[in-house]
Amino acid sequence: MTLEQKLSQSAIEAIRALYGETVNESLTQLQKTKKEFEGHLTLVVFPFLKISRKNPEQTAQEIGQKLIEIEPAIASFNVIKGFLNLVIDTKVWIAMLQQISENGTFGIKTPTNDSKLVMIEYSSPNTNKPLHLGHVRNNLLGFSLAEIMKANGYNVVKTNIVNDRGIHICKSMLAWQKWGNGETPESSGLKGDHLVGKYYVVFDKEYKAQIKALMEQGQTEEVAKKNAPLILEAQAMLLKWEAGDDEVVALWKMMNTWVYAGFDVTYKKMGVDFDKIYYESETYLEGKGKVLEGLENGVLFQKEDSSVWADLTPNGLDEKLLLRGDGTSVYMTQDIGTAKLRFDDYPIDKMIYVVGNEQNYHFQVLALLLDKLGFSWGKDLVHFSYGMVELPEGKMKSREGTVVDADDLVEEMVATARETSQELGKLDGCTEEEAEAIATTVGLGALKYFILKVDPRKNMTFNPKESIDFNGNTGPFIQYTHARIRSVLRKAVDNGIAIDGAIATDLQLAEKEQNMVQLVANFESVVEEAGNTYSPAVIANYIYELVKEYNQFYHDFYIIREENEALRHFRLVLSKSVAQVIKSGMKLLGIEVPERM
RNA sequence: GGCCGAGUAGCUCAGCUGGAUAGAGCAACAGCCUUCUAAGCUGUGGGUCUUGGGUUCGAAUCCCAACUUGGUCACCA
Repeated sequence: MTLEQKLSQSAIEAIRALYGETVNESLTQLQKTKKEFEGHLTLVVFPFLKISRKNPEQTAQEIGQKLIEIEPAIASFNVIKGFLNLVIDTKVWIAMLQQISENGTFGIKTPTNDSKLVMIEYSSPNTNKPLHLGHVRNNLLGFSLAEIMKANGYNVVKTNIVNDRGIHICKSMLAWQKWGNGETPESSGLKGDHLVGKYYVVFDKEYKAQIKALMEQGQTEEVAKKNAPLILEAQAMLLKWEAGDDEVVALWKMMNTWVYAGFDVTYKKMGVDFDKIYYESETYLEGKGKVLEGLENGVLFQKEDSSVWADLTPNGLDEKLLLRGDGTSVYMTQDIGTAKLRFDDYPIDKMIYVVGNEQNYHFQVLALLLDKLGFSWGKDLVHFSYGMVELPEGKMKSREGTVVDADDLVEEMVATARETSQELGKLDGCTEEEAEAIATTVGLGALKYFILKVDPRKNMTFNPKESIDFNGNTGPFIQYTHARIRSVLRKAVDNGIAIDGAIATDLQLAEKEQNMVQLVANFESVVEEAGNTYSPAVIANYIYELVKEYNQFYHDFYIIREENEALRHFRLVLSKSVAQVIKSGMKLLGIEVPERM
C-alpha cells in the first residue's frame, strides 16, 4: 500500500470519527503539496463541508487534529483556505527509502503463470519498402507498451503481422522484373528493404508517366488510372500469385527474403523484437471460414451477388463487406482470420493493436465483429491509436520518396551523439568500442525519448533540418544524470565508503531530501498509471521530473564530501535509488542508460 | 456533409478522474566549473489555456455550440 492510500484511509477514518459519516474514497483527494507551501501531501477539504457543516478552515483544522491523533506518519499540519497540508514524519521517508533501496525491482511487478495474457501487435510493416519515421513511432510505442504491461504483472506476447501480399507488393516486384537488370542486395550493396523500396518508387514514377500519357490522349484521370498498362500488369501478377504461379511465387519469395534481412537489421538497431510473427500470406484465407460460420449462425447476411456482409446499423455504424461476390477476402476478413489463429495459438485475455489513428473506424468495426463471432476478448480489444508523424511540409509519402528513413535517422542520431561526446571530451579515457557503444546508446536514447515523451494520440511534427536536442527535456539529459550518479557511487566505493547498510533513523533531512524520497517512491504508482492508461509518456514525464529534481539536489548538496557520515550515507542511498529508478523507468521506454558518458 | 481526434508561451510539449498564483524544454539575454561529470545549475522576459455560453464554492480540466485543424466514411491494406 502506498503512503497516499494509507493516508486516504486515515482521512476517511478521521471524518467518520468527527462527523459520523463514511465518505467514499474518491472524495479524499490527496495531492502533492505545491512547492510554495509547507507539507508533502494535501487533503482538499471542500468535499466534506456538507458533512461537517462548518467553514473550510474549521473543517480542515478539525480533520488535521484528528489525523495527528490517529496517524503516526503525520508529524504536523497547516491549513490554508480549504487545503489541509500534511507534513510527513522524517522517519517515514527514511524507512521508505530503506525499503526501496533494498528492493532491486522497486515498482516493477513480475508476472506469474497465473497472470493474464496480453498480446500486443505492433510494427506490422508492408514488405515493399523500408521502415520510415512513422514505423519508428509505432515500433517504439509497441515495444514500450509491452515493457509497461510486463511491469504491471501481465504476461506479454509481442506479435507482428507482416503484410507480405497484395497489389502493393506486386508493384515492387513488377518494377524490379522490368527495370532491375537482376540487381540484388549483394550486387548493389543496398540493404534489401531499401533495394525493394527503390523499385516501389520506380513503379510509381512509371505508372504516373503512363497515366499522364493516357490523359493526354483524352482519358479522364480516373479512367487512366485504371487503364495504365502497368497497373493492369500488377493486377495480373497478383492473380498469378494467388494461383500459386511458380515464377511469381519464386520472385516474391526472393524479394521478401531481401526485405526481411533488411528489417531484421533495423529492428535490431532499434532494439525491438517479437515473440511471434504472423504473415498475411499465411493468414489471409483463414478469416473466410470464420465468416461463413457467422453466416450460418445468422450473425452475418448474404446479398444477391453472394457477397457476405455484417449489419452494424444497430450499433450506429454501416453495413460492412466481409467477403466479395467471388468469395475473396478483404482487409477486415484477414484481421478476423489472424485473430482466429492467434486465439488458437494463445489463451489471450487482452489484445492490444498498435496501429495508427487513421484506422480508428476499422478497429471499432473489428471489435464489434470479433464479439459477434464469439471471441471473448473481442469487445474489449484495445486499439492503441497513435497520431501521424508529419514533416513541416506535411505528410510523408513513400511513393514520392518524401520520407524520413528509419535507418538514416538512427545513423544520424548516433553520429550526432558521437560528435557531441567528442566535443565535450567526455570519452577521452575510453576505448574505441566503448565510445561507439555510448554514442549508440545516447543517439538512440535521444530519438526514442523524443518520440515517446509526447502523448501518443497527438500528431507530431518532425523537422529533419533541426536535429533532435541533447539538452533539456531529452533522453541524453536523463542518461547523463544516471551516468553522473553512477560516477559518484563509483568514487564512493573507490574511497572505501559503503553504500549498503541501514540508514540512521534519527537524521534531520532537508525539505529537498524528503521531497526526493517522495518522488522516488512515486515510481510505483506511475508505473501502474502508465499501465492503466497505456501511456509511455507518463513514464517519460515522470523520469524527467525526477531527474530535474535530482540535478538540483546534486547542485545544492554535498554527497561524498558531506562530513556527517550518517547523512552522507543517506545521500548515497538516495542517489543509488534515483539511479535505479531512472534505469528501470527508461527500460520501460526501451532506452538504455550508460554507466558513463 | 456524418462520425472520431486535436487546439495551452515565438517553437516543441506537460498539466485534463474539477482545486491554491497554469508548468517544463528550446530559442533570447544575464550569471555559476582550482572541490562528487557544466549533456548540469540559477535568474530575466514571454499566456485572453481558440471563442462564446452553461454546471460548480471553484473550470485549462466537465457539458453545449461555434471556429481552426487532422483523420475517416473503398468489393485498398
